[in-house]
Order: sequence, then C-alpha cells, then structure tokens
Amino acid sequence: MAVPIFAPVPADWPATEEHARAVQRELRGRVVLDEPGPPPGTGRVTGVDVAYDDERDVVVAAAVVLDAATLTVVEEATAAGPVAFPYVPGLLAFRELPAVLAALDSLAGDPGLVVCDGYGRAHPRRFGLASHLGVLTGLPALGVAKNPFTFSCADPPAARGSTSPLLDGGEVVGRALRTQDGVRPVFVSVGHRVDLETACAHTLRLAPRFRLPESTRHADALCRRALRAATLHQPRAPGHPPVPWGKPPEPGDGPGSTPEARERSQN
DNA sequence: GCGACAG
DNA sequence: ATCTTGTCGC
Repeated sequence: MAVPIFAPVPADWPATEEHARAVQRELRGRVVLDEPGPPPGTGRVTGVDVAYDDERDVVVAAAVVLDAATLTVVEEATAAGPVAFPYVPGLLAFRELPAVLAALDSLAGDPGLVVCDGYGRAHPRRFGLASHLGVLTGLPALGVAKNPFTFSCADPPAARGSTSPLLDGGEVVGRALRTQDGVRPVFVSVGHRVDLETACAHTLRLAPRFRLPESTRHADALCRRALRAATLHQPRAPGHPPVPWGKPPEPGDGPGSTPEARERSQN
C-alpha cells in the first residue's frame, strides 16, 4: 500500500516552543463556540489520527469519513511527511497537524464533523489539537482523549452515557463520558463550531460497541497500516533499535490480535 | 525547584 | 505515541 501524499512541513511552521505557544495565543481568538454543531446521526463524520516512526522521522496521518447514520466508511485518505515538532504536552497540534491537514485535503468529499484524538478547549491555553484543526480548516471539530491529561473529574456513574464535568481548577473544559457500561470513560472537549452537549452526543453515537468512537478506531487502524507499509523496507538508523526475538507474527494470529482484544488492552 | 503531562 | 508476552472471551 503506497502512501500517496507527501506533506512537507510548512515553511512558516513554528520551530520553537515559545513560537508555538505564541501561535496558540493568537489563533485561539478565532475559535467559534456559539454554534450547536451538526445534529448527531446526520451527515458525515471524519476521524483523524497519526502514527509515528521517530526513528525514520516519519509521521503518517489517516482521515476516515463515515456516514453518521450508519457508521459506514465512505472514504479514506492518508498522508505522510516528516515529523513537524517534538512531543511537548500542550503543543501536540504542531506535531500532528501538517500530516492531518494533508490527509483531509486529499479527501474528495466534505469531511463534515472532524473527530480528533486528544483535546480541544481542554488545554492550558484553551487551544488544543481539535480547536487548532477547526480554526485552520473552518470545519466543526471535537476532541476525544483517552486520559484526563492535567484535568480532574469525578468518576461518572457506571452506566453507558453517564458523564461528569472535566475541570481545570473551577472551569469546566470538557466532560468525562462513559461510552460503555463499566468501561473507563473517554474525555470529550469542544474543538470548533460544536457545543459540548452535541460533542458528547456525537461521541456516544460513534461508540455503540467499543470504548472509542468508530471514527478514531478506523483512523487509528489505517494510519498504522499505512506507516507499516511505508516503512517496511526502509533501513533504520544504525545502532539504536533492539533486535527483537524470533520472527514477526503472521497475519491473523491467535487471540490478542482481534480489534476487541486491542481495544480492551488499551482500556 | 520538582513532578505531571493529549499523542 | 511506541515497545512488548501472555491471557481471556466471542
């Protein structure tokens, strides 16, 4: 599988943490918070995610478009490029966005609502990945994160659909949302042009069976697959990597390789 | 100053 | 994120 697009890092992309934080403070004023957002279960929803090979300085992004009513995949795209920024908590967008934007650009159809891996408003400067993506694309966007980052919240009741406020000190920045009975919650925050209530309703609809939304599960699987394919015959930098034992596992192994098992293991 | 910290 | 062995369940 060839990864069709090469996404160079934009020439004006921030290279320092200080610059990146300044960009966040400047762009955060453009976030639109007074739109309810698209009605859940209608139109299209697009999941985006990225996978890294820091060893080879490669990031691959995937965008998977779903029909919101049926959760059927209607379109997919990937894009690869150099890693644009180191991982710094609070500056994740600068690492992921160039590749994600390239993947979104290569879609033929309208992405509709974009579901990001990570946060939007729930961010030290109220401008996480989902907000940044929304502002740069103009698309409605929300964030679904797998852990509470630096924020705090009560454990929501055990039933699917239960929520509790996600707090930064006294300010509500998102919600912990239980998407399955008795399973750890996910952490939803607004990105751009969606309100928190609608963002949670979308997230719940997108997760009828697993903890994570189908949109992010599809995007996660696709970018990993594409990264493997893009990287499979490239030599690694000499020295570092430990040589693993035995031979690599065959496709369609035993248990532990099913989607359900993967989901549970990260839960 | 130190630890914690989306992916 | 990524690495990594085995184990459980449908």
